[in-house]
Amino acid sequence: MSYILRRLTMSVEAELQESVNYTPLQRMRHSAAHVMAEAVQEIFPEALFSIGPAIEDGFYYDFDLPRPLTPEDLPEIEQHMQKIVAAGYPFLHDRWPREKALEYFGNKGQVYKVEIIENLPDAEVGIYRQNNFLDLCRGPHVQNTSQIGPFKLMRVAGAYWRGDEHRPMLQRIYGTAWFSQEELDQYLWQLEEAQKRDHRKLGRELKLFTLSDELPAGVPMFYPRGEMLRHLMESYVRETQERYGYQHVWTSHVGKVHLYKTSKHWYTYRENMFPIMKGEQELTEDDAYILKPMNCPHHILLYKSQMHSYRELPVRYAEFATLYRYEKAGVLTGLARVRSLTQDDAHVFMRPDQIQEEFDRAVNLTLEVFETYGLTDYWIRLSLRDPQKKGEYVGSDEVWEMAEATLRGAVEGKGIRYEEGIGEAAFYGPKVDFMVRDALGREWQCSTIQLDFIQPENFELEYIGEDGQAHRPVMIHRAVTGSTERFMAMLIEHFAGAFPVWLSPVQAIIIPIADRHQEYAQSVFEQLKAVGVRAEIDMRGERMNAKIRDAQLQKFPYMLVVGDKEAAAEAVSVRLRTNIDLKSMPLTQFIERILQISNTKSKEL
RNA sequence: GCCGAUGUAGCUCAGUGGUAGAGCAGCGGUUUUGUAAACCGCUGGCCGGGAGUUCGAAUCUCCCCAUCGGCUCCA
Repeated sequence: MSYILRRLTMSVEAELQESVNYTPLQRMRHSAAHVMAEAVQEIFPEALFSIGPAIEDGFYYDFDLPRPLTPEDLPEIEQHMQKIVAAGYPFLHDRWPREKALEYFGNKGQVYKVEIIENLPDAEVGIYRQNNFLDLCRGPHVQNTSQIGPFKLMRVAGAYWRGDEHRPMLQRIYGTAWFSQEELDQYLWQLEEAQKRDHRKLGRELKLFTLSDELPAGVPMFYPRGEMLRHLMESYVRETQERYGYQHVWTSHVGKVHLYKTSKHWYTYRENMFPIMKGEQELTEDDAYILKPMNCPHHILLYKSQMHSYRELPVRYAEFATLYRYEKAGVLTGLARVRSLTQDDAHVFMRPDQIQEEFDRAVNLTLEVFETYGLTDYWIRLSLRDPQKKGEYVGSDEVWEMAEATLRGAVEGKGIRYEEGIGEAAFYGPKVDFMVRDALGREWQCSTIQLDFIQPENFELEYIGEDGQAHRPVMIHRAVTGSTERFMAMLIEHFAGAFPVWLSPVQAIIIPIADRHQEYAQSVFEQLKAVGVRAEIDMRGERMNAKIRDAQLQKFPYMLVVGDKEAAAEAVSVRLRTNIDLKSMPLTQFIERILQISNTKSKEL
C-alpha cells in the first residue's frame, strides 16, 4: 500500500489499519512483547530497545542491557508484566514526524531505534505508548494491556542485531502468550511431548547412538542397534536407487586441494572444510589432503576418466559416503546437525534434452521413499533465480528458462504443494528442496534436487554427440533422505522410537517365563534367526512382568512370551507394543505374519 | 564462531568452602513367576579436563573441552 493511501485509510481506522497484517492472536502477542519491554525498562532503566515481533508460538523482544540476563531474571520480569497487564493501561497510538522521533530516541541514546528510523522512507513514523513505555512501532496493538492473555516467558538467548554476526549481540527474551489458559497449557504440554520424542533422549534410551567427550563435537558413534537402523535405512535407499537406474560408486574419504580449486569450492566453501593436511612430506597446497566434504568433484573425476557417448547418457552415480564438514560449533545438535554425515548422494550426467526425464525420475524416487516411511506431510520449495539479477548466475537465459520451466512443470504434475523462492536458486542452477513435517509438525529439510550448469564447465566435461563433436553435459545433484544421521533423527522423533517392523533393529523379543523355558526360547530364537527375523532373548532372572515392561520401553514391536503351554505346542504368545495381547499362536503362524509385514514394509504390527 | 545455561556413578538427579549421596541400572542371593517394575544384600565416582585462590575446593577464580537453548521471524 502506498504511503498516501495508507494515511487516508489511517485517518479513519488508525489503529487497525496500520501496515502489518497481524492476526488477532499475533497482535495480542506483539502487545505482550511491548509489556515485556516495559517490564525490562522498569528493571533496567538504561536498557536499549530494538525489535519485538510476534512469532510462531509467541513473541520476543531484543534488548541491549547493562548485564547478561539469566533464567533467574525471568520470574521477576513476569511479575512486572503481570502488574502492567492487571492495570489495563491503554495502548495509545500517535504519529510523529521522522525528525521528532529521531530527536526523541536520539536524546535517549536509543541507537537501535534511531537506526530503524533512519532506514524508514516515510515522513512520519508510528509511536505506541502504554503506561510509561513509549516505543517506535507500526502496530497494531490490542486496546489495553488487560487484553493480553495468559503468557509465560520461556528463555533468554543471544541474538545478533539484524541477524548479522558482525553486529552487536543483543539479549533476546522469548515468551509465549495465548487467549486462554487452556491454550497455554496445551502448548506447554505439546512442548513436553516433543521433549519425550527428542532423538537425543531416545537415542540413548533405545541404545542407538552416543556422543563422547573423547571425540570431537558432531561425531556420533552408533551402537549395534543404531548401526542396524542405519544399515536398514541405507539398504532400502540403495535398493530403490538401483531400481531407478542409479549405479553405486565408491570414492573414499580424502581428496586433494587442487580438485576443490577446480570445482571452486575451495574459494566459497573453505570455512566448512576441515583443515588441510600437508603431512611430513610438506606437500604443496594443491597436493595437500583434505577430508571429503562433498561427493560431486569425485563423481566428476570418475565421469571424466572415461569417454562418454551420447548413447550412454545419462550416467547416474550414487554413493553412500561419509562426508566431513566443519560446521560451526554452536549449530551442532545430536544427529540433526553433525560434522561427519553420510549422504545418500547421487550425480547425474546428462544431455540437456534429458533434464525433464531425469528430474522427474529423481522426484519419483523421493516420493516413493517418503511413502514407504509414512511421511505424508511435506511440501516443496522451488528455488528460482532472481530475473532482476541475471548477472549473479551462470548459464544462458535459454537454459535457465528451460530448466526452471521443467522443474516447475514436474512439481506441478505431482500435485504437491510448493512455494517458489525467487532469488533462492544456487548460482549454478535452480533446485527443489523437500520440506518434511514430522508427527509433531516440525519441519525438516531432507531431499534436494539441484540442476547444475557450472561444474560441467569448471571441469570441462564432455560427451561425444551424434554429430561426432564434443558437447557439454548438464548435471543433477540429488539426495533422497539427505544424510542418514539427520534422517534418522527425524525418523526417531517421527515414530517416537516405535519404528515400523521392517526398520526395527530388534523386531521380536523372546520372554521365557521361568528358567526352565530358556531352552525352548533358544529354539524359537534359532528358528526366527534362520528366516531373517531380528530377535533377542531376555534371559535375565527377572519376572515376566519386568521383562514385558522393559520390552515396552524399548518399543520392540513383538514380545514373544514362552512358557509351558508354548513349549508344549511349538507356539509363542504374541504381545504387541500397542498393548494388544494376541495370545498363543503356532510359531509358524507368527513367522508368516512377521515376514509378511516386514517384507512389505507395512506400518502394521 | 557469538550470547547464555549446564557438566557429580551406566541413566535421572541431590549436595554451594570442612570425611561424596539417592533412585533406577549392574552384580550376588532368595523367588520360578502368564502379559508394564518380586524381595534382600553388594559393588560402583581423577565431582568434564587443566591451572589458581585457600589450612582445606564438587562448591570460589581463570583457561580449555563437551552438552543444551538461541543467533531466519523486523519499527
